[in-house]
Amino acid sequence: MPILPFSIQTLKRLPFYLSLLEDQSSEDVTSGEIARTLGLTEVQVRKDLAAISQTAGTPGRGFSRSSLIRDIKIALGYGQLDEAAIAGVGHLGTALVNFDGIKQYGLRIVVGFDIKVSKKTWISETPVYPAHDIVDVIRRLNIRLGIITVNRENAQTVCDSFVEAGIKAIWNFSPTILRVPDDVIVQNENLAASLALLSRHLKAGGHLDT
Amino acid sequence: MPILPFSIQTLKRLPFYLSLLEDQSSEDVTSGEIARTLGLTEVQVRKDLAAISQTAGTPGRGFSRSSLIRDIKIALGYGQLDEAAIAGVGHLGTALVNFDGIKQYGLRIVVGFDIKVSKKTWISETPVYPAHDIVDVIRRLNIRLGIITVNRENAQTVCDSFVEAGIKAIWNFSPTILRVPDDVIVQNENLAASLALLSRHLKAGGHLDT
DNA sequence: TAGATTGTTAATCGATTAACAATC
DNA sequence: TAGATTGTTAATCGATTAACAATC
Repeated sequence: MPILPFSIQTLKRLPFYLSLLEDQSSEDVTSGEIARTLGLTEVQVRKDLAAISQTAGTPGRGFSRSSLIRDIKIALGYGQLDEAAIAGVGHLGTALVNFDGIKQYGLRIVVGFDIKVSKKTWISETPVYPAHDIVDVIRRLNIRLGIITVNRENAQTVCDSFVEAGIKAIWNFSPTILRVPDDVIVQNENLAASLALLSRHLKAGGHLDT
Repeated sequence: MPILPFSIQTLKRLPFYLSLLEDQSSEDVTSGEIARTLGLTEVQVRKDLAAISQTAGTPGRGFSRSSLIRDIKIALGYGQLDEAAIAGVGHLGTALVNFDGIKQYGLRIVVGFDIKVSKKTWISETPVYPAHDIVDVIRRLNIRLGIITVNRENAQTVCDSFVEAGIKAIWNFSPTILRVPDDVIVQNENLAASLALLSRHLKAGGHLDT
Protein backbone atom coordinates (compact mmCIF):
# COMPACT_ATOMS: atom_id res chain seq x y z
CA MET A 1 0.00 0.00 0.00
CA PRO A 2 2.48 2.65 -1.10
CA ILE A 3 1.18 6.05 -0.15
CA LEU A 4 3.29 8.46 -2.08
CA PRO A 5 4.59 9.07 -5.48
CA PHE A 6 4.44 7.14 -8.68
CA SER A 7 6.18 8.12 -11.86
CA ILE A 8 4.88 10.48 -14.51
CA GLN A 9 4.97 7.61 -16.97
CA THR A 10 2.66 5.64 -14.73
CA LEU A 11 0.41 8.64 -14.31
CA LYS A 12 0.04 8.95 -18.06
CA ARG A 13 -1.05 5.36 -18.39
CA LEU A 14 -3.66 5.56 -15.65
CA PRO A 15 -6.39 7.17 -17.78
CA PHE A 16 -6.09 4.28 -20.21
CA TYR A 17 -6.46 1.70 -17.49
CA LEU A 18 -9.46 3.59 -16.26
CA SER A 19 -11.11 3.79 -19.67
CA LEU A 20 -10.54 0.10 -20.25
CA LEU A 21 -11.87 -0.90 -16.86
CA GLU A 22 -14.98 1.20 -17.31
CA ASP A 23 -15.72 -0.57 -20.59
CA GLN A 24 -15.26 -3.94 -18.94
CA SER A 25 -18.11 -6.01 -17.57
CA SER A 26 -16.50 -8.81 -15.56
CA GLU A 27 -15.40 -8.09 -12.02
CA ASP A 28 -12.08 -9.93 -12.30
CA VAL A 29 -9.41 -8.60 -14.59
CA THR A 30 -5.81 -9.75 -15.02
CA SER A 31 -2.72 -7.78 -15.87
CA GLY A 32 -2.35 -9.96 -18.95
CA GLU A 33 -5.70 -8.88 -20.37
CA ILE A 34 -4.97 -5.24 -19.74
CA ALA A 35 -1.50 -5.51 -21.21
CA ARG A 36 -2.75 -7.14 -24.37
CA THR A 37 -5.42 -4.53 -25.01
CA LEU A 38 -3.12 -1.61 -24.40
CA GLY A 39 0.00 -2.96 -26.01
CA LEU A 40 2.00 -2.94 -22.79
CA THR A 41 3.74 -5.74 -20.91
CA GLU A 42 2.13 -7.63 -18.04
CA VAL A 43 4.78 -6.61 -15.59
CA GLN A 44 4.46 -2.98 -16.47
CA VAL A 45 0.74 -3.13 -15.78
CA ARG A 46 1.28 -4.92 -12.49
CA LYS A 47 3.87 -2.40 -11.36
CA ASP A 48 1.62 0.49 -12.25
CA LEU A 49 -1.32 -1.01 -10.43
CA ALA A 50 0.82 -1.91 -7.44
CA ALA A 51 1.98 1.69 -7.28
CA ILE A 52 -1.49 3.19 -7.01
CA SER A 53 -3.82 0.60 -5.56
CA GLN A 54 -4.82 0.20 -1.96
CA THR A 55 -5.87 -3.42 -2.38
CA ALA A 56 -3.46 -5.92 -3.85
CA GLY A 57 -4.36 -8.29 -6.67
CA THR A 58 -5.01 -11.91 -5.83
CA PRO A 59 -2.58 -14.41 -7.32
CA GLY A 60 -4.24 -16.86 -9.65
CA ARG A 61 -7.24 -14.64 -10.13
CA GLY A 62 -6.30 -11.06 -10.90
CA PHE A 63 -7.53 -7.68 -9.75
CA SER A 64 -10.91 -6.43 -8.67
CA ARG A 65 -12.30 -4.15 -11.34
CA SER A 66 -14.30 -2.00 -8.98
CA SER A 67 -11.54 -1.30 -6.49
CA LEU A 68 -9.08 -0.57 -9.30
CA ILE A 69 -11.47 1.99 -10.73
CA ARG A 70 -11.81 3.58 -7.33
CA ASP A 71 -8.05 3.64 -6.72
CA ILE A 72 -7.17 5.03 -10.13
CA LYS A 73 -9.67 7.82 -9.70
CA ILE A 74 -8.11 8.68 -6.38
CA ALA A 75 -4.62 8.61 -7.87
CA LEU A 76 -5.69 10.88 -10.70
CA GLY A 77 -7.28 13.28 -8.28
CA TYR A 78 -10.75 12.91 -9.72
CA GLY A 79 -13.34 13.91 -7.23
CA GLN A 80 -11.35 16.85 -5.93
CA LEU A 81 -12.67 19.23 -8.56
CA ASP A 82 -10.28 21.98 -9.58
CA GLU A 83 -12.01 25.15 -10.69
CA ALA A 84 -10.67 26.62 -13.88
CA ALA A 85 -11.04 29.69 -16.06
CA ILE A 86 -10.75 29.57 -19.83
CA ALA A 87 -9.66 32.36 -22.14
CA GLY A 88 -10.86 32.11 -25.73
CA VAL A 89 -14.24 30.54 -26.38
CA GLY A 90 -13.91 29.94 -30.08
CA HIS A 91 -14.42 26.43 -31.35
CA LEU A 92 -11.72 24.81 -29.26
CA GLY A 93 -12.65 26.66 -26.08
CA THR A 94 -16.33 25.92 -26.54
CA ALA A 95 -15.50 22.29 -27.15
CA LEU A 96 -13.72 22.15 -23.81
CA VAL A 97 -16.49 23.97 -21.97
CA ASN A 98 -19.08 21.60 -23.40
CA PHE A 99 -16.95 18.50 -23.02
CA ASP A 100 -18.83 16.22 -20.64
CA GLY A 101 -15.79 14.12 -19.92
CA ILE A 102 -13.92 17.04 -18.47
CA LYS A 103 -15.92 17.04 -15.26
CA GLN A 104 -15.08 13.41 -14.67
CA TYR A 105 -11.46 14.37 -15.09
CA GLY A 106 -11.63 16.56 -12.04
CA LEU A 107 -11.94 19.89 -13.76
CA ARG A 108 -14.77 22.36 -13.65
CA ILE A 109 -14.60 25.33 -15.97
CA VAL A 110 -16.46 27.96 -14.03
CA VAL A 111 -15.85 31.03 -16.17
CA GLY A 112 -14.77 31.99 -19.67
CA PHE A 113 -13.38 35.10 -21.32
CA ASP A 114 -13.33 36.25 -24.89
CA ILE A 115 -12.09 39.31 -26.69
CA LYS A 116 -15.11 39.24 -28.99
CA VAL A 117 -17.58 39.54 -26.14
CA SER A 118 -18.56 43.00 -24.93
CA LYS A 119 -20.79 42.08 -21.99
CA LYS A 120 -21.50 39.01 -19.91
CA THR A 121 -22.96 36.11 -21.92
CA TRP A 122 -23.33 32.37 -21.45
CA ILE A 123 -22.20 29.09 -22.94
CA SER A 124 -24.53 26.46 -21.50
CA GLU A 125 -24.27 27.25 -17.80
CA THR A 126 -20.87 28.89 -17.95
CA PRO A 127 -20.64 32.69 -17.87
CA VAL A 128 -18.39 34.40 -20.39
CA TYR A 129 -16.96 37.88 -19.79
CA PRO A 130 -15.07 40.35 -21.98
CA ALA A 131 -11.33 39.76 -22.00
CA HIS A 132 -10.53 42.94 -20.11
CA ASP A 133 -12.35 41.59 -17.05
CA ILE A 134 -9.93 38.68 -16.67
CA VAL A 135 -7.97 40.00 -13.72
CA ASP A 136 -10.96 41.24 -11.75
CA VAL A 137 -13.14 38.21 -12.16
CA ILE A 138 -10.46 35.61 -11.54
CA ARG A 139 -9.26 37.42 -8.45
CA ARG A 140 -12.78 37.56 -7.13
CA LEU A 141 -13.39 33.86 -7.76
CA ASN A 142 -9.95 32.94 -6.46
CA ILE A 143 -9.19 30.55 -9.31
CA ARG A 144 -5.76 28.98 -9.62
CA LEU A 145 -6.00 27.11 -12.93
CA GLY A 146 -6.25 28.82 -16.31
CA ILE A 147 -6.81 27.38 -19.79
CA ILE A 148 -5.59 29.24 -22.84
CA THR A 149 -7.40 28.57 -26.12
CA VAL A 150 -6.83 31.89 -27.84
CA ASN A 151 -4.73 32.21 -30.97
CA ARG A 152 -1.01 32.51 -31.02
CA GLU A 153 -1.01 36.32 -31.22
CA ASN A 154 -3.00 36.84 -28.03
CA ALA A 155 -1.67 33.99 -25.95
CA GLN A 156 1.08 35.84 -24.12
CA THR A 157 -1.19 38.79 -23.29
CA VAL A 158 -3.80 36.49 -21.82
CA CYS A 159 -1.11 34.62 -19.97
CA ASP A 160 0.15 37.83 -18.39
CA SER A 161 -3.36 38.68 -17.21
CA PHE A 162 -3.76 35.21 -15.76
CA VAL A 163 -0.54 35.56 -13.84
CA GLU A 164 -1.50 39.00 -12.60
CA ALA A 165 -4.80 37.55 -11.40
CA GLY A 166 -3.02 34.88 -9.35
CA ILE A 167 -3.32 31.83 -11.62
CA LYS A 168 -0.69 29.23 -10.69
CA ALA A 169 -1.15 26.57 -13.37
CA ILE A 170 -1.82 27.10 -17.05
CA TRP A 171 -3.06 24.58 -19.58
CA ASN A 172 -1.86 26.01 -22.87
CA PHE A 173 -3.44 24.97 -26.16
CA SER A 174 -1.89 27.74 -28.22
CA PRO A 175 1.22 26.89 -30.22
CA THR A 176 3.42 29.27 -28.30
CA ILE A 177 5.95 29.20 -25.55
CA LEU A 178 4.60 31.26 -22.72
CA ARG A 179 6.84 33.25 -20.41
CA VAL A 180 5.77 32.91 -16.82
CA PRO A 181 7.29 33.51 -13.38
CA ASP A 182 8.92 30.57 -11.67
CA ASP A 183 5.99 29.81 -9.41
CA VAL A 184 3.58 29.35 -12.31
CA ILE A 185 3.62 26.13 -14.26
CA VAL A 186 2.58 25.56 -17.82
CA GLN A 187 1.32 22.35 -19.35
CA ASN A 188 1.52 22.58 -23.10
CA GLU A 189 -0.96 20.58 -25.08
CA ASN A 190 1.39 19.64 -27.80
CA LEU A 191 -0.64 18.88 -30.92
CA ALA A 192 2.39 19.36 -33.13
CA ALA A 193 4.35 16.69 -31.32
CA SER A 194 1.48 14.24 -31.48
CA LEU A 195 1.20 14.79 -35.16
CA ALA A 196 4.88 14.36 -35.75
CA LEU A 197 4.72 11.14 -33.78
CA LEU A 198 1.84 9.96 -35.93
CA SER A 199 3.43 10.67 -39.22
CA ARG A 200 6.63 9.04 -38.06
CA HIS A 201 4.54 6.04 -37.07
CA LEU A 202 2.86 6.03 -40.45
CA LYS A 203 6.22 4.91 -41.77
CA ALA A 204 7.27 2.58 -38.97
CA GLY A 205 4.35 1.13 -36.98
CA GLY A 206 3.88 1.02 -33.23
CA HIS A 207 1.30 1.41 -30.54
CA LEU A 208 0.65 3.23 -27.30
CA ASP A 209 3.64 5.31 -26.38
CA THR A 210 2.19 8.55 -25.24
CA MET B 1 25.17 14.89 -39.84
CA PRO B 2 23.28 11.89 -38.46
CA ILE B 3 20.75 10.76 -41.00
CA LEU B 4 18.48 8.47 -39.11
CA PRO B 5 16.63 8.20 -35.90
CA PHE B 6 16.37 10.42 -32.90
CA SER B 7 14.45 9.56 -29.78
CA ILE B 8 10.77 10.17 -29.20
CA GLN B 9 11.69 12.46 -26.33
CA THR B 10 13.71 14.58 -28.70
CA LEU B 11 10.89 14.55 -31.23
CA LYS B 12 8.51 15.90 -28.61
CA ARG B 13 10.78 18.81 -27.83
CA LEU B 14 11.29 19.82 -31.43
CA PRO B 15 8.01 21.76 -31.79
CA PHE B 16 9.04 23.88 -28.82
CA TYR B 17 12.40 24.68 -30.31
CA LEU B 18 10.65 25.58 -33.52
CA SER B 19 8.12 27.85 -31.84
CA LEU B 20 10.85 29.61 -29.91
CA LEU B 21 13.06 30.07 -32.95
CA GLU B 22 10.20 31.49 -34.98
CA ASP B 23 9.56 34.09 -32.31
CA GLN B 24 13.21 35.02 -32.27
CA SER B 25 14.68 37.90 -34.25
CA SER B 26 18.46 37.51 -34.02
CA GLU B 27 20.15 35.10 -36.37
CA ASP B 28 22.48 33.63 -33.74
CA VAL B 29 21.06 31.59 -30.92
CA THR B 30 22.84 29.59 -28.24
CA SER B 31 21.83 26.40 -26.51
CA GLY B 32 21.96 28.31 -23.23
CA GLU B 33 19.29 30.78 -24.32
CA ILE B 34 17.03 28.03 -25.55
CA ALA B 35 17.53 25.97 -22.43
CA ARG B 36 16.69 28.87 -20.17
CA THR B 37 13.47 29.72 -21.97
CA LEU B 38 12.26 26.15 -22.09
CA GLY B 39 13.42 25.01 -18.70
CA LEU B 40 15.78 22.39 -20.09
CA THR B 41 19.53 21.97 -19.71
CA GLU B 42 22.06 23.29 -22.21
CA VAL B 43 23.43 19.88 -22.96
CA GLN B 44 20.03 18.44 -23.61
CA VAL B 45 19.36 21.16 -26.15
CA ARG B 46 22.71 20.66 -27.80
CA LYS B 47 22.18 16.92 -28.05
CA ASP B 48 18.73 17.38 -29.53
CA LEU B 49 19.97 19.86 -32.08
CA ALA B 50 22.97 17.72 -32.94
CA ALA B 51 20.62 14.82 -33.57
CA ILE B 52 18.51 16.59 -36.15
CA SER B 53 20.56 19.34 -37.74
CA GLN B 54 22.51 19.15 -40.94
CA THR B 55 24.77 22.05 -40.04
CA ALA B 56 26.70 22.04 -36.79
CA GLY B 57 26.71 24.94 -34.37
CA THR B 58 29.78 27.12 -34.20
CA PRO B 59 31.67 27.10 -30.91
CA GLY B 60 31.78 30.48 -29.25
CA ARG B 61 28.85 31.75 -31.25
CA GLY B 62 25.96 29.32 -31.28
CA PHE B 63 23.57 28.05 -33.91
CA SER B 64 22.10 29.64 -37.00
CA ARG B 65 18.44 30.36 -36.44
CA SER B 66 17.43 29.96 -40.05
CA SER B 67 19.11 26.64 -40.66
CA LEU B 68 17.80 25.27 -37.37
CA ILE B 69 14.27 26.19 -38.38
CA ARG B 70 14.78 24.48 -41.71
CA ASP B 71 16.26 21.33 -40.13
CA ILE B 72 13.59 21.02 -37.45
CA LYS B 73 10.86 21.30 -40.06
CA ILE B 74 12.49 18.55 -42.03
CA ALA B 75 12.84 16.37 -38.94
CA LEU B 76 9.19 16.90 -38.06
CA GLY B 77 8.14 16.07 -41.58
CA TYR B 78 6.55 19.44 -42.22
CA GLY B 79 6.31 20.15 -45.90
CA GLN B 80 5.31 16.62 -46.79
CA LEU B 81 1.63 17.24 -46.21
CA ASP B 82 -0.34 14.25 -45.00
CA GLU B 83 -3.96 14.26 -46.08
CA ALA B 84 -6.40 13.44 -43.33
CA ALA B 85 -10.10 12.78 -42.83
CA ILE B 86 -11.94 13.80 -39.69
CA ALA B 87 -15.03 12.19 -38.19
CA GLY B 88 -17.12 14.41 -35.96
CA VAL B 89 -17.33 18.10 -36.76
CA GLY B 90 -18.76 19.35 -33.51
CA HIS B 91 -16.86 22.04 -31.68
CA LEU B 92 -13.61 20.14 -31.35
CA GLY B 93 -13.65 18.85 -34.91
CA THR B 94 -14.48 22.25 -36.30
CA ALA B 95 -11.71 23.77 -34.22
CA LEU B 96 -9.23 21.39 -35.81
CA VAL B 97 -10.54 21.98 -39.32
CA ASN B 98 -10.29 25.74 -38.84
CA PHE B 99 -6.99 25.63 -37.00
CA ASP B 100 -4.53 27.55 -39.15
CA GLY B 101 -1.53 26.10 -37.43
CA ILE B 102 -2.41 22.61 -38.46
CA LYS B 103 -1.32 23.14 -42.04
CA GLN B 104 2.09 24.23 -40.90
CA TYR B 105 2.26 21.03 -38.92
CA GLY B 106 2.15 19.01 -42.10
CA LEU B 107 -1.49 18.02 -41.97
CA ARG B 108 -4.26 18.87 -44.35
CA ILE B 109 -7.78 17.87 -43.41
CA VAL B 110 -9.38 17.29 -46.78
CA VAL B 111 -12.71 15.85 -45.75
CA GLY B 112 -15.01 15.61 -42.76
CA PHE B 113 -17.88 13.36 -41.71
CA ASP B 114 -20.70 13.83 -39.28
CA ILE B 115 -23.66 11.80 -38.19
CA LYS B 116 -25.80 14.93 -38.00
CA VAL B 117 -25.29 15.80 -41.64
CA SER B 118 -27.64 14.32 -44.23
CA LYS B 119 -26.03 15.63 -47.40
CA LYS B 120 -22.73 17.18 -48.45
CA THR B 121 -22.03 20.52 -46.75
CA TRP B 122 -18.97 22.65 -46.10
CA ILE B 123 -16.87 24.02 -43.27
CA SER B 124 -14.79 26.78 -44.82
CA GLU B 125 -13.35 24.97 -47.81
CA THR B 126 -13.62 21.49 -46.38
CA PRO B 127 -16.44 19.23 -47.55
CA VAL B 128 -18.43 17.37 -44.91
CA TYR B 129 -20.34 14.19 -45.73
CA PRO B 130 -22.87 12.08 -43.82
CA ALA B 131 -21.23 9.50 -41.58
CA HIS B 132 -22.44 6.56 -43.66
CA ASP B 133 -20.30 7.73 -46.59
CA ILE B 134 -17.06 7.28 -44.64
CA VAL B 135 -15.88 4.11 -46.31
CA ASP B 136 -16.73 5.14 -49.86
CA VAL B 137 -15.29 8.61 -49.72
CA ILE B 138 -12.08 7.71 -47.92
CA ARG B 139 -11.42 4.82 -50.27
CA ARG B 140 -11.94 7.07 -53.24
CA LEU B 141 -9.61 9.75 -51.89
CA ASN B 142 -7.10 7.14 -50.76
CA ILE B 143 -6.53 8.73 -47.37
CA ARG B 144 -4.39 6.98 -44.77
CA LEU B 145 -4.79 9.23 -41.73
CA GLY B 146 -8.02 9.58 -39.77
CA ILE B 147 -8.97 11.89 -36.91
CA ILE B 148 -11.69 10.91 -34.47
CA THR B 149 -13.50 13.71 -32.66
CA VAL B 150 -16.82 12.04 -32.08
CA ASN B 151 -18.11 11.22 -28.62
CA ARG B 152 -17.18 8.16 -26.67
CA GLU B 153 -20.26 6.19 -27.74
CA ASN B 154 -19.58 6.46 -31.46
CA ALA B 155 -15.82 6.29 -31.45
CA GLN B 156 -15.40 2.56 -31.99
CA THR B 157 -17.96 2.48 -34.81
CA VAL B 158 -16.20 5.30 -36.62
CA CYS B 159 -12.89 3.63 -36.01
CA ASP B 160 -14.14 0.40 -37.60
CA SER B 161 -15.29 2.32 -40.68
CA PHE B 162 -11.91 4.03 -40.91
CA VAL B 163 -10.12 0.72 -40.78
CA GLU B 164 -12.44 -0.76 -43.37
CA ALA B 165 -11.70 2.20 -45.61
CA GLY B 166 -7.97 1.60 -45.40
CA ILE B 167 -6.91 4.19 -42.82
CA LYS B 168 -3.54 3.24 -41.30
CA ALA B 169 -3.08 5.87 -38.60
CA ILE B 170 -5.69 7.28 -36.26
CA TRP B 171 -5.50 10.40 -34.15
CA ASN B 172 -7.98 9.74 -31.39
CA PHE B 173 -9.46 12.58 -29.35
CA SER B 174 -12.24 10.53 -27.79
CA PRO B 175 -11.67 9.20 -24.27
CA THR B 176 -11.79 5.58 -25.36
CA ILE B 177 -9.43 2.79 -26.12
CA LEU B 178 -9.94 1.83 -29.72
CA ARG B 179 -9.52 -1.72 -30.94
CA VAL B 180 -7.68 -1.84 -34.23
CA PRO B 181 -5.79 -4.44 -36.28
CA ASP B 182 -2.07 -4.67 -35.78
CA ASP B 183 -1.18 -2.70 -38.89
CA VAL B 184 -3.16 0.35 -37.78
CA ILE B 185 -1.67 2.68 -35.20
CA VAL B 186 -3.50 4.93 -32.79
CA GLN B 187 -2.22 8.13 -31.26
CA ASN B 188 -4.36 9.03 -28.29
CA GLU B 189 -4.68 12.67 -27.45
CA ASN B 190 -4.66 12.22 -23.77
CA LEU B 191 -6.40 15.20 -22.19
CA ALA B 192 -7.01 13.28 -18.98
CA ALA B 193 -3.32 12.61 -18.49
CA SER B 194 -2.41 16.23 -19.13
CA LEU B 195 -4.92 17.33 -16.58
CA ALA B 196 -3.75 14.88 -14.00
CA LEU B 197 -0.23 16.12 -14.59
CA LEU B 198 -1.37 19.69 -14.10
CA SER B 199 -3.20 19.12 -10.91
CA ARG B 200 -0.28 17.12 -9.56
CA HIS B 201 1.92 20.05 -10.52
CA LEU B 202 -0.43 22.44 -8.79
CA LYS B 203 0.79 20.86 -5.59
CA ALA B 204 4.46 20.39 -6.46
CA GLY B 205 5.72 22.82 -9.14
CA GLY B 206 7.67 22.03 -12.29
CA HIS B 207 7.99 22.98 -15.90
CA LEU B 208 8.12 21.49 -19.36
CA ASP B 209 7.92 17.73 -19.13
CA THR B 210 5.51 16.76 -21.80
C1' DT C 1 -2.27 -30.34 -5.14
C1' DA C 2 -1.94 -28.07 -9.82
C1' DG C 3 -2.64 -23.98 -12.40
C1' DA C 4 -2.72 -19.33 -12.84
C1' DT C 5 -1.34 -15.03 -11.80
C1' DT C 6 0.62 -11.92 -8.56
C1' DG C 7 4.64 -9.22 -6.42
C1' DT C 8 9.61 -8.58 -6.10
C1' DT C 9 14.52 -8.73 -6.98
C1' DA C 10 18.11 -8.22 -10.29
C1' DA C 11 19.56 -7.09 -15.10
C1' DT C 12 19.02 -4.25 -18.98
C1' DC C 13 18.14 -0.46 -21.51
C1' DG C 14 17.69 4.41 -22.69
C1' DA C 15 17.81 9.08 -21.55
C1' DT C 16 19.75 12.77 -18.79
C1' DT C 17 23.51 14.99 -16.59
C1' DA C 18 28.37 15.99 -15.46
C1' DA C 19 32.94 16.83 -16.94
C1' DC C 20 35.95 18.36 -20.23
C1' DA C 21 38.40 18.71 -24.52
C1' DA C 22 37.84 20.97 -29.15
C1' DT C 23 37.19 25.12 -31.83
C1' DC C 24 35.49 29.39 -33.63
C1' DT D 1 45.29 34.82 -27.33
C1' DA D 2 41.06 34.86 -24.29
C1' DG D 3 36.25 34.01 -24.00
C1' DA D 4 32.40 31.69 -25.19
C1' DT D 5 30.08 27.94 -26.60
C1' DT D 6 30.07 23.69 -29.00
C1' DG D 7 30.41 18.43 -29.26
C1' DT D 8 31.67 14.15 -26.95
C1' DT D 9 32.84 10.72 -23.51
C1' DA D 10 31.79 8.80 -19.14
C1' DA D 11 28.73 8.63 -15.00
C1' DT D 12 24.21 8.73 -13.23
C1' DC D 13 19.63 8.15 -13.00
C1' DG D 14 15.09 6.20 -13.91
C1' DA D 15 12.14 3.18 -16.23
C1' DT D 16 11.43 -1.22 -18.50
C1' DT D 17 12.13 -6.04 -18.85
C1' DA D 18 13.50 -10.71 -17.37
C1' DA D 19 13.50 -14.23 -13.99
C1' DC D 20 11.43 -16.35 -10.30
C1' DA D 21 9.57 -17.11 -5.79
C1' DA D 22 5.07 -16.41 -3.28
C1' DT D 23 0.22 -17.36 -2.96
C1' DC D 24 -4.64 -17.77 -3.94
